[in-house]
Amino acid sequence: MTKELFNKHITKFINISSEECENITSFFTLKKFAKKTILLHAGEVCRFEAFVIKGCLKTYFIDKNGFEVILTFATENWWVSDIASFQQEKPSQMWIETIEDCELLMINQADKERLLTTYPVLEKMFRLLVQRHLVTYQERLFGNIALTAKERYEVFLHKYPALPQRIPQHLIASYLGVSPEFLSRLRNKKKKPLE
Amino acid sequence: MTKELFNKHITKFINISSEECENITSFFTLKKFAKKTILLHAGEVCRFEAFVIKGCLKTYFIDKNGFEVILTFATENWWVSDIASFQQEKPSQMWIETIEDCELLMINQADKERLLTTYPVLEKMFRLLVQRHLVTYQERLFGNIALTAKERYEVFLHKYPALPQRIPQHLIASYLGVSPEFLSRLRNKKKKPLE
DNA sequence: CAAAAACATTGACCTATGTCAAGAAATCAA
DNA sequence: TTGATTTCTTGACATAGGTCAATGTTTTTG
Repeated sequence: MTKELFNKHITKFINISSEECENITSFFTLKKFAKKTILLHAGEVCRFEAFVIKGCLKTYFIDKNGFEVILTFATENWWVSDIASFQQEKPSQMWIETIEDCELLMINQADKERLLTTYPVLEKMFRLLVQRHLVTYQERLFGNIALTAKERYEVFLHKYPALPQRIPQHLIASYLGVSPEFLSRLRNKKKKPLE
Repeated sequence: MTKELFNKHITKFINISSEECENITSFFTLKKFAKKTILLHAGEVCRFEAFVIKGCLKTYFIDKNGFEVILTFATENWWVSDIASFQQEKPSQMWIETIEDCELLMINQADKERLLTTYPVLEKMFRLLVQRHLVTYQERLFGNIALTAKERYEVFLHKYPALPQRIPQHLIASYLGVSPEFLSRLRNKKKKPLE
């Protein structure tokens, strides 16, 4: 069954029986979304935390010229939400949108509270997830200051080896903080030595 | 007494009596450090979380050419630590160093656990602190991609109006991700219109 | 399946920011 | 107080990466 991915994910963080796992899953709702569906508009309060069963999403800000700046990609086994907006119920600055058709396990604020009351042991998992997230941003900030575009692209390929085959290249450019043209040139320069 | 800052800080996050507050404070140790003391070396496990009573610190990575890239400044009323290293007891990639003489309220892992067992209500405060931290990184990443150096400097001045008078300018340059020379030029261009 | 839309590539040129070097100013430490 | 450091400024020059425009390619959609 499709939710097994989720059980496996949970047991990576905490020790728990498979019945309990099933029960935890029942706090979530499985939802499907078509490609290019916007799940969160900047200005809205984020009402979900979602675990990606299938598909790929992006979270992004919009800059002063109306261009997307991609903060994160979320694929299978990742979580996606604007955590600060979700937990403090304040308007988000962020957009969340599917890049492919997606299946998500979603939970809202009230159910998450019930879940944590029922399984306090999950506090730890959510805490670790936030921390992991924080570390990711630290590393990206560092990379954006200390590395060249080429180096950042290599780090990206290493971290998300499957993504370039799944999503348009200009989204990767946005994530790396370079123009689509420049990323194209980088890739083509890289290939040359093979000829 | 100097720890009042801390009590005030805590009560901003949670509702708690002043005796309880005193007691919470007793889990921490007040320590003083001279300027330019390294409190955490990359490669070590971070053994503290510290609340800044007085002074200023920086957290930074070292790039491949041996240059600092400053991730955060911490001044009065801020916390400083490598949270991921502290909580998972794994080696840090980060350096933490005082920029001025400092007074810090520090706590180690064991005492933090005891503290949270005694005052579970503090979980919320620490959760909010991590989230706030996360949002800060999100915004900086966005800024570093979407804004010019000049704009980032203006954001910085707005966020830390008192810092330029306290710390050397090249540290600000490192935080902004520009060379010290370029920041100097930015500042001097800005002044011109006044003549 | 054809037309439209989205995406990628390439060239020409531009600009924000970096690097190096030298000197001036400020701060520190004995 | 006076060297010694550390920090800041300025000039000359270099470069990573951006912008715009044209064209080709792929994907989507009616």
